[in-house]
Amino acid sequence: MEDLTTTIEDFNTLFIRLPTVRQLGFSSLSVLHTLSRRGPRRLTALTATEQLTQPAMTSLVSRLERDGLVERRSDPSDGRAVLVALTKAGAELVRARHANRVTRLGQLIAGLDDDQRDAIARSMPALRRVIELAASGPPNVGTPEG
Amino acid sequence: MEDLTTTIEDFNTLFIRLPTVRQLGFSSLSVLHTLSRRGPRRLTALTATEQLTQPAMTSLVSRLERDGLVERRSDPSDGRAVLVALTKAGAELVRARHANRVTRLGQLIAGLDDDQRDAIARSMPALRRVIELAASGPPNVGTPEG
DNA sequence: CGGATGTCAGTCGGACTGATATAA
DNA sequence: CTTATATCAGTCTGACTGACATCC
Repeated sequence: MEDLTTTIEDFNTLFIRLPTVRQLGFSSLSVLHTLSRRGPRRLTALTATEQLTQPAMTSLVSRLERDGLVERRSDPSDGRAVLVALTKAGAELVRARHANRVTRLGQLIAGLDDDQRDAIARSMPALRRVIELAASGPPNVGTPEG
Repeated sequence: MEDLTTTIEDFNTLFIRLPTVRQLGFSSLSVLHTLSRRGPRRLTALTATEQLTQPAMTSLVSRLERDGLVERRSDPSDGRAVLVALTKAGAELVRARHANRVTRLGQLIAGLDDDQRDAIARSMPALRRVIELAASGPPNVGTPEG
């Protein structure tokens, strides 16, 4: 576990900085990513997954709304609630960052030999299983760095 | 590459939030991690790897110094330079976060079957190779999230 | 009414730009 | 003199706590 954790730490360090565009803050990107992966969410729900306070989330969403990346919708089933949803521009931003990662990662993996590429490909199902386990486990999951 | 990138994004999202202790900011943790992995560094060198401005790095290091996590040493070979080094407390903090990840990751991986664990283990050399390739490639490497 | 949801007001840490002292 | 290294001064974004309006 020791070496494995260290290797993953280092890989993480690398991966997180792959995208070149970096005008938005960490939390904003995280919120956009969450909305992209899970669909419209209440402000309170975002507060929980992003580990931010309610007032902080209010102002973060206001900023994203001002920039045209998300929109506030009223929840028909609950007059108190606000549903936050990605706009087209917001979805496009998330997509662009993802595409950027695909390209950069592809370039790096192109430098591996066949066995190494194969080893990485074969580990993906196990990785997905780990993600599942974490999601159904402790309430610690959020979605940073869109 | 598509699915692979998505899976790694999701795993990253999970991994980054594994440690429970979270009193320091992103940049501070990143600097501590860099110092831990690469030893004492000039303020300028840190500025480059962490993608922060010089004044920002000055104040960040001052904060870490105030908290007893790093110390400033003068560089005998260059009167202008300052060498930033981890204190015992700083090294201990990095070690604690690492240990925390080892534990949490171990718990998750314990939920896999033997084949899945094996697949992850076998991908580690390839991952290390990717890290090497990135380090010797474009000047994009930093060290976030200690 | 009591609990949940979201916002407002005020404060503060931590980033940036621009200017500055000192040593190579 | 010019360049590199670090810091100082002033500003601004984005986080927090505490108070509050609104709806279930």
